[in-house]
Amino acid sequence: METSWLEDFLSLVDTGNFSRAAEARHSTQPAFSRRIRILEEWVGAQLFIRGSHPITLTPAGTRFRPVAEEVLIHLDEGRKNARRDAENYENIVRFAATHSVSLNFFPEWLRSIELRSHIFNTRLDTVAFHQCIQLLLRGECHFALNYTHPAIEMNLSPEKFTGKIVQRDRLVPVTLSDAEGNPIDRLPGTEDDPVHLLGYSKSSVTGQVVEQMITKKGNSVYLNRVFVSPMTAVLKEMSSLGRGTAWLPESNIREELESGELVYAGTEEWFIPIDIRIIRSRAPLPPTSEEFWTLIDKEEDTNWG
Amino acid sequence: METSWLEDFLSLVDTGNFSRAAEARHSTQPAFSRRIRILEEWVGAQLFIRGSHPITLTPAGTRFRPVAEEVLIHLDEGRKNARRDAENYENIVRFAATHSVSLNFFPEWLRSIELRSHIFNTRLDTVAFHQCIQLLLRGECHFALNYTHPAIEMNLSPEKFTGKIVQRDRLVPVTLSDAEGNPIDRLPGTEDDPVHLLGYSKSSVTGQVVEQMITKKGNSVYLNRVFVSPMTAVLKEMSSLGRGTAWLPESNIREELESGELVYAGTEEWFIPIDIRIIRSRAPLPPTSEEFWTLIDKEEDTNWG
DNA sequence: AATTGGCCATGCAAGCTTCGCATCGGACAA
DNA sequence: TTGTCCGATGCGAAGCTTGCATGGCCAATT
Repeated sequence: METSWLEDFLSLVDTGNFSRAAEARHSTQPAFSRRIRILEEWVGAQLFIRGSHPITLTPAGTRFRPVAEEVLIHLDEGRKNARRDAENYENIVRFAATHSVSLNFFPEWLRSIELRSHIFNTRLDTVAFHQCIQLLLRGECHFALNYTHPAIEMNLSPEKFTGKIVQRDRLVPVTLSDAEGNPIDRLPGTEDDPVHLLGYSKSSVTGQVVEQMITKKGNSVYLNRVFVSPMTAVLKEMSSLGRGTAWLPESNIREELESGELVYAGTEEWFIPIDIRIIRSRAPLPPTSEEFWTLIDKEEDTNWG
Repeated sequence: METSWLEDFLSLVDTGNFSRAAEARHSTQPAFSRRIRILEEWVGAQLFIRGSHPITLTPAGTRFRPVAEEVLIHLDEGRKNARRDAENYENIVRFAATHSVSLNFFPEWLRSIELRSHIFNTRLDTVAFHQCIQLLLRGECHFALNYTHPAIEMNLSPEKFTGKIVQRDRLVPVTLSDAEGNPIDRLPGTEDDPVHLLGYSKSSVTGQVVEQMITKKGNSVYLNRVFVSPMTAVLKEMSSLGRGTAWLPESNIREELESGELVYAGTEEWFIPIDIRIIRSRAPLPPTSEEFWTLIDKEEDTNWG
């Protein structure tokens, strides 16, 4: 059943005349006549009494008329609503980021961008690193924000994806200080007094780079792995409670370092340069997301991987 | 917009898989895929996220889904109702008859037919003679019941219409009797004491045949036309009140003649043979009406005109 | 009574659409 | 890496719809 037949039907009801109705529907009378006939066959009942002038509805036609009207209106409204939803959906800039980035970086970063442009409708999915990449691959987010490090392979082909560094940072080992302001742990630790490590899960980027650093140091470092979490905030809290040493983003603990609440547990040789990178597909995104991209495109490092 | 696209849409929502949905819809995957695409273009929004398995709805698709369901259901119900109405309508045997026939003949006649068959759903339009013919010509009634007379031309082509006599009758001139039981009028009347004629309108069959009878008698009949009506019942009432003489269907005044309430105002030479005839189009009627026709087809005079 | 004009149905050829088949490219699993 | 599943697309064929021309019917007019 073609909805244009319903419009034909209503047009014929209004005009009471095949020729006029055909004209109103921008068709010829024979074609119009045939479409009415086909509609009647589809309904399974004669809808018009053809003998009379003007043409009138049969009881079946009278019954069918409001149905035709309602169906057309309902369809049109449904279509409009669907379009509106799609438009709204397209206007949302969708991000995926890990917990650390979501908490420590994203809010301030977004605000700084909006300050020099305008407010965006955004959505942030906070998930594990690999899920960020999955969402990106599936097009379910427009931008992924993650800590990256040259040693970390993301398996994203450079032909299809690109990215920029939006923040340079360092993971620094910190711990609580004792009464004299000395760290309770000091890298690399000793056999008798190993460093109490508050470590990241290995699935996270930070976890991998920290692990790589430790591996690089080989046997010259003494660790006691007392706690593991994927979340920076948890490790920071544990560290603040004196439970051990954690590699935390420097930008995230500036206050605690200044106030002396936390102190470095090692010298710069133990610092790990790490960046926050925004990644996108090279395929076109919705206009709003592309606009967002141009705003960050100007100023940041565009090197890849 | 083709409603089958909505069914395609819902099928794809259910299966989450183009190939399965295509199979369920008795189509091939490429054709099905194209139809979904066309529906999306018509709606003006992407309805499915194709990357995922199983395929999922976009916000627009989620919004559109109930609309598709409701429209299909509504259309189907409307169609069923229209069919039912048409069927009911077709089951009604539609008659058109003049006032006289409607009052004096139809009820008893219908009952006698139903007694040897079953009850019919009937509709009787009581209108003037020419309107009966019009309704018949336009197919707005199945059967016309009218007084007929060889002198009356109906302008119905015998190739398209046929009929039967269902009652033989006579128009007889009757009037009130005086105290001695003699008619107060006596045809042909005299110049000094003309018959008080209660006449039919000339548009009716009875009016025409009575007029023809009077014309045939020429100057040998003396009349005073005191009243005119198209309705037998009115003329009968006027006659019973002693207002004059009316030609009434004999079958209709049997009781009054027996009781002496009315008496003949003339001898048999003034009687006019007249029949009640049922007329139908030769074109097929709805089954119920054809059944009705076969019930009266068996026994009556089939001569035409 | 013949004619004219309005109206709807129908035959026919042309153009357009849709279909099915074959195939491609991508994603995922063994 | 290979095999498999999935959806998209190119292409020729079949089917459908359209517009034109025409026919039949009816009603109003001359």
